[in-house]
Amino acid sequence: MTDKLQQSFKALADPSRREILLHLSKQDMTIKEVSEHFDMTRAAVKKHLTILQQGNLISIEKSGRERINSLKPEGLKTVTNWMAYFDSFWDQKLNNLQQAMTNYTQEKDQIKK
Amino acid sequence: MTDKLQQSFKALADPSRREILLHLSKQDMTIKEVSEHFDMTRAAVKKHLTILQQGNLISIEKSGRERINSLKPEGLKTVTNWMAYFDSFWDQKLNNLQQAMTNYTQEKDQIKK
DNA sequence: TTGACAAGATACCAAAAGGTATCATATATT
DNA sequence: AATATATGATACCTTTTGGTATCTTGTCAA
Repeated sequence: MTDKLQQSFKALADPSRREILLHLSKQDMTIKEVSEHFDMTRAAVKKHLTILQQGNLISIEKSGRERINSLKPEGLKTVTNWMAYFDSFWDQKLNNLQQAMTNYTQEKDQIKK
Repeated sequence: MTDKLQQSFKALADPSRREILLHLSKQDMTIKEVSEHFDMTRAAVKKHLTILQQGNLISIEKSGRERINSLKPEGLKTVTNWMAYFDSFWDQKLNNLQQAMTNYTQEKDQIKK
């Protein structure tokens, strides 16, 4: 089994799956209910739901003959954490930009003298 | 051409490509330099770099006979923005949890009376 | 208990993804 | 000018992915 991070990223890489997450953000739904929002078979939707579950983005719990799918934060948190590594990088980029602008300003001042 | 969001998510969905981003966060690199960090052909690495570029995660600029690959914020910002939609959802979840705890506390208080 | 109905399980298929090998082109270097 | 080097461009191969069709199982309801 590949690691959690990979499964979360993989789960998010498909537009149908991201759309499912949007639907589930409004209300929990059975597999059939999710399917009704898409132009594909229930079996295909179920596959997507399984992948979302493996990516820790939803939980699926049994209730009678139904399966209730509901959103779950863990997966998104995992990818957010990974992306946070780059925060300092972007900051650095912004600092460089600001530095460049400062230099430019000073240069102009010197010309004025 | 699929939309920007999809291309960014797609680009991030491969572990090699995420690793490339980590390398580029330390320094800009030519295609050959990136390749040296991986156990695959230069051609394969180039494909990954192209996909990263399409996902707005890096920029590739020509310099003589070389191509300098450097990190670029736009792509990550795009996915961050998408994920931000769910912030309120997680807040809601936390509120529900807090509400449940409050009720529980009140219940205990009533029992005490 | 006997149909409906929701979901599980497989088998199968076409397209996309990740990779290699190979040849061509552009730019340095001597 | 001739050679080495960095990259571009294709063709090709295997595995994964997204999807369907079909059959079985579990559960609700009359």
